[in-house]
Amino acid sequence: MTTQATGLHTHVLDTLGLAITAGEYPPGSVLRTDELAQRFDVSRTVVREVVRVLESMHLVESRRRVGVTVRAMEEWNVYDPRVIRWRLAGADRPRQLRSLTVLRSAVEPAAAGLAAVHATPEQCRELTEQALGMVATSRGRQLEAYLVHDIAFHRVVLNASGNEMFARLGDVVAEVLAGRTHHQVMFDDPDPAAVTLHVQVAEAVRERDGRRAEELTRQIAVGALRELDVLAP
Amino acid sequence: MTTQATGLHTHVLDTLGLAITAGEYPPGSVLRTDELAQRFDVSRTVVREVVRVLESMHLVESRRRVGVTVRAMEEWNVYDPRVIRWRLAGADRPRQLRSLTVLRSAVEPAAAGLAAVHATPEQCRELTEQALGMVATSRGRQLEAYLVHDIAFHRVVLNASGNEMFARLGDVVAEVLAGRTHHQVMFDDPDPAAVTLHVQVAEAVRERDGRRAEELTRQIAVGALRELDVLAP
DNA sequence: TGTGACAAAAAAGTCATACTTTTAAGCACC
DNA sequence: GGTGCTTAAAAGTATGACTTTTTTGTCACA
Repeated sequence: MTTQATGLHTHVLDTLGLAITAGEYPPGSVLRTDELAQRFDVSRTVVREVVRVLESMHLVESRRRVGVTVRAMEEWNVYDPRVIRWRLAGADRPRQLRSLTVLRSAVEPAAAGLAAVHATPEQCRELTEQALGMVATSRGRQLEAYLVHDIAFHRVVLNASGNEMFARLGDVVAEVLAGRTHHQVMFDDPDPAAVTLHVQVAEAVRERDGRRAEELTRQIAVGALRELDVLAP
Repeated sequence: MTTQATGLHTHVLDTLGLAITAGEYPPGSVLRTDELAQRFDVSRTVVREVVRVLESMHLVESRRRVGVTVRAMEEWNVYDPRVIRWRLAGADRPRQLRSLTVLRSAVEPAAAGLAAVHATPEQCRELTEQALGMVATSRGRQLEAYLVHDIAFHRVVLNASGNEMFARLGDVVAEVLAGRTHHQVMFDDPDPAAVTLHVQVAEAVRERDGRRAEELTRQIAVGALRELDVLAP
């Protein structure tokens, strides 16, 4: 099969994880390790390691004498970057995109407020640079280039907040931004208002105006949510 | 050894995870599977499965010919409930508690605002009940009983928000609340103001007043942060 | 002296197999 | 109808052999 150079383990894990998060095995379904080993043509060793990882994501539960049972969606570790990616690749991308965007709209304003307090001069510079990059690529169908700046911008804000939990959401935000760009959940060109807001956030952080940074970021989030309402059912 | 009834895997995983998050192995340290197998007196099979899980948490990275190397703290999957628990049990509990509380102060007000819109009558009832439970146990050193109601209350709010990502933070909040109660990061009796605020949040949600629920929850969060500043260096 | 190719070894990755432990489920017995 | 024993199914564990990747060291050659 398509045994990636990445190793059997990765291949089986990705395939199974994708299938489970896609709902191919309804909760309560039972998988048996021997069966999986046969299906993927790998040893039980490999399957067991995969199952252990899936178990650590709370996607499945393994019990003696019964097998590996798929858990209900409510139990999944939805903050695991891999789970997020799998779900964004699957059928309920819209729902997933929305719930992640709501999360962003709660977290990012707070992070921006803190960033205004804690950002280093270097981070302020970086922020401005990325905002300008967004301006430069915001017209003429340069969505990919724009995306790079957009991701970088939000990553810097989250990092500059000085809060570890916020910082670690950088990957999540990146997935969301990439997801909506790559799946037509976006207009042909970015909303000019949003672009302006980013520039202003950079400004506010530079000027140590936490309240303004927070409020402006909130507006960015609101815009993103509205866009999602318009473009995704 | 203290082989728990929970299985070799769990025991080794917990021990290693705890040690790594406690900083016992500085980033870049190299572990070898054979060595670990010997040290814990288990087979390589078990160690490999543990390493795979640790790897999935981004706590370590396993490479051929070099071994299992511990990753830098910035790369850890800090949203994994187990990682959170390990860190709360370890030396940098104060730092961890603070960053989690800041996260709460961003997320919970938003969740409360949404809960006012989406809560079912049953959830409203449950909310009121838990708030009353908090009142009843808020005096006379009944911290454990109080904690149960407190956790339940916040869990309901997060669930009632209707947002999956918020809902899944229930475990995190539970860990934080339990953590601060169990480690003297709290006064002898809960802050009466906080208790009142909880009752009022339940009220606001019941009356579908999103803004008020959000604002009141924000005040709870602010109080929690302030308490942390007072009690933890 | 430096450079590139080649050889060797170390460690994880994979596999096959045998054995152990837990536990659901069926059955007999009261 | 419940209570306890038996059985068998599936995961858990152990072990040893073999493969693959990757670092490192060495040696020949320019």
